[in-house]
Amino acid sequence: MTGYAPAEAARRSGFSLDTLRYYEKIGLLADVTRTAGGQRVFTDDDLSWLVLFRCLRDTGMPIAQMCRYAALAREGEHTFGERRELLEQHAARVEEQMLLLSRQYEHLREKIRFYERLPGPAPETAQPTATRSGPAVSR
Amino acid sequence: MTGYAPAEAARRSGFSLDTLRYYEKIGLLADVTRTAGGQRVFTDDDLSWLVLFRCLRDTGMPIAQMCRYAALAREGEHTFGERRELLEQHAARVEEQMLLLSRQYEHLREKIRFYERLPGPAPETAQPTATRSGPAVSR
DNA sequence: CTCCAACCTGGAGTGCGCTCCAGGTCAAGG
DNA sequence: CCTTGACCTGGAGCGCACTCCAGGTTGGAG
Repeated sequence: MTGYAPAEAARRSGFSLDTLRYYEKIGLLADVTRTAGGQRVFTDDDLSWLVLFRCLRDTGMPIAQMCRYAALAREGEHTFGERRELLEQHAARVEEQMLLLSRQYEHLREKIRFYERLPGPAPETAQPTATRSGPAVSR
Repeated sequence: MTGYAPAEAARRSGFSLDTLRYYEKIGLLADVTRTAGGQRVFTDDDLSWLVLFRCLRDTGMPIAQMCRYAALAREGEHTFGERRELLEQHAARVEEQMLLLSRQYEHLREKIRFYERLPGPAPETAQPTATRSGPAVSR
């Protein structure tokens, strides 16, 4: 309803102006209204699309898939099932991603713990990696 | 000690052969030994570097930073402090990343819950987004 | 000794997701 | 009316991290 100028929409969505134009150009954001002079006016609806895109992007969905989702949504309610499936598959990938990330974060923390156990500089040959038993070389 | 052929190193590290060569070319992986004929032989030490690179890469560290870390490690023990700091700053970014990811994952789940509440197709105007009060348009 | 799969090099090409630019137009305040 | 900052378009360019290629070499099995 309200109508936001491009700069305002960018501020609210956290996307750059160029990105908003880009999203429209590739058909991700469709039917953005314009003033008589051709300048964009973003609605609350556009904004909530952008919020969704941010969610999907932040969770690593490729743009092509977002386009697919948006296209399905534009097609009407008969695509509910497909949309849901798309989101669920994505959610599953996100879960894997979170798992991997937290596992690797733990490795990272282990490595840091090694450095923390050094009061002053230690022998160059002392090292963690922890997966194997004996001491290894610094890396 | 053992010595792995390129294909075996690729298999064990999960990086492609091309990526291993690339990492060496840009100086991320240094001093990889060769046979008399010039073919690479990866050591356990190389392999454990690769394990580290995988950890850092999986957690989103840019290659330039990995290079920096590797260069510091090659310089000797007087860089312990700097290396530790580098890893700690990275760990902090990873924490933020995990937080963002889990928050956005929750949004995603909310969206999916909306689709789950539909036994059959529902009115086109029914929609979640949840941030605001009233019903919005399907997206 | 021969064969062939695995390896080598330098360099070009790819895919993604923007980002920047030139050259012009719009619209709100003074 | 004029100014000026925000906006417009099409298209080129960029940064990253690989990935692929052509054309040649190596080395272990048979």
